[in-house]
Amino acid sequence: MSVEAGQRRRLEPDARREQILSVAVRLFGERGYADVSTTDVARAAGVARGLVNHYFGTKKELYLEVIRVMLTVPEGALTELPEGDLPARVDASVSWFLDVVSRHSRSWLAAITAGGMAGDTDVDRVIAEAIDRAADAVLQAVGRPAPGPALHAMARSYVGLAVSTAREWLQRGVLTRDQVHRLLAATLLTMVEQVFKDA
Amino acid sequence: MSVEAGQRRRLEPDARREQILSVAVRLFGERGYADVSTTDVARAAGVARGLVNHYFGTKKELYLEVIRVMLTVPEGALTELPEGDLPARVDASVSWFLDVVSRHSRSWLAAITAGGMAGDTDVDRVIAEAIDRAADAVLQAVGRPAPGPALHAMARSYVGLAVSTAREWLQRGVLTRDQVHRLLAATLLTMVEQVFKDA
DNA sequence: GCCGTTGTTGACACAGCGCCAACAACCACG
DNA sequence: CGTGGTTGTTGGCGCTGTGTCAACAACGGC
Repeated sequence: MSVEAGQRRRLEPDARREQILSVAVRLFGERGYADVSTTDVARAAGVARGLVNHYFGTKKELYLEVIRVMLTVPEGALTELPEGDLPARVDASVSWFLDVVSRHSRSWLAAITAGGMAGDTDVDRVIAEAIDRAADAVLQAVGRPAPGPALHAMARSYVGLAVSTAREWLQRGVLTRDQVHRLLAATLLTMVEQVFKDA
Repeated sequence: MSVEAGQRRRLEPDARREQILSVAVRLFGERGYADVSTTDVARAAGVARGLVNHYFGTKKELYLEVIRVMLTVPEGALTELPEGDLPARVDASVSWFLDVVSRHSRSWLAAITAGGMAGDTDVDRVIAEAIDRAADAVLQAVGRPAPGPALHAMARSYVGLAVSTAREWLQRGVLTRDQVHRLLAATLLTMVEQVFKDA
């Protein structure tokens, strides 16, 4: 390990910032917001505590960066627009979602569940943006590229279902991936065919 | 107002505890966990801060009591088991749920969204229990009184959908009650008829 | 080699929490 | 009506964690 309490080293601002951020992502990923002190982050990064504040200002601002990283999903895969009829597209979308979530399950689920503090305005905004992106992906996958506000809201609701269902699978381990898949596919199909026309 | 900084009064332990708790419920309901200090609670209750610790031990323990209160729903209405075919029962259940949520929308939604701190073990447990009760109500309403673990998990997932959809209605105001009702009714019907058999 | 730039440190001040001994309001009892 | 005991209540102490800032030192240019 490179934890060697060696001499003080001087790094480029971007590099140091990146290093501290990655350490913070790891710590906040395994423990909650209140259980991780800026001293913990500093020590784990082999750095003085004041430096954390120098780069990120406030603990909350650091945390905002952390959940932004956690909620950032490999966007490349999102561009794969499946062809075929509606059930086929729904099926492909659900598979894609489950792949993404299971890949970095711990960090993504932890962050999307507000991983430490909800009720805070800024944190809620970052999470809401991530849900918006997921909702956009859903709407695009089922062929509603330019939805109205109501339709978008319904898509966000569906994302809420997807999150809570994924949690039963990945965190509680009481549902299998197949069960989750069928649940999400069936409900999405119903929503598209029966509910979206209300918007 | 009765904020009169009068002489120190001596109250029965239960009464004092109840008074502090109600003040705490109000404060935590309008602001987040970190934004409310025990000093705020004490001052709003016209009491020394030490007394808060005396009755509730820890700020977190106080907060646990608060969200327990917030998540406690008038249980009487839950016993009304609607008769009729499945679509009718589903419809009645959704109406009941929307009534309950809209009645004390702010506190209930605030609490169920982890209203201040998630990731904490104890808080999560209390919220999980509330979701379990809601899931039980759903299963009972659709005529599955004694479900297995998987079925219960699916019901919890549906509660997640109900919560996120209610939030689009009550907090964001972008969906109407009718739209929410149709969305929740249609998806619940699909889940019961097509998905629950997998469990 | 020296010097300026600037990444980095350590300490100071302050807020919030848990704890506890002293205080005083209230209730028996004489 | 006094008086003493019970116990609800207070104020302050120590601790932890955070934000800020002046001083320090590593690195690159001259």
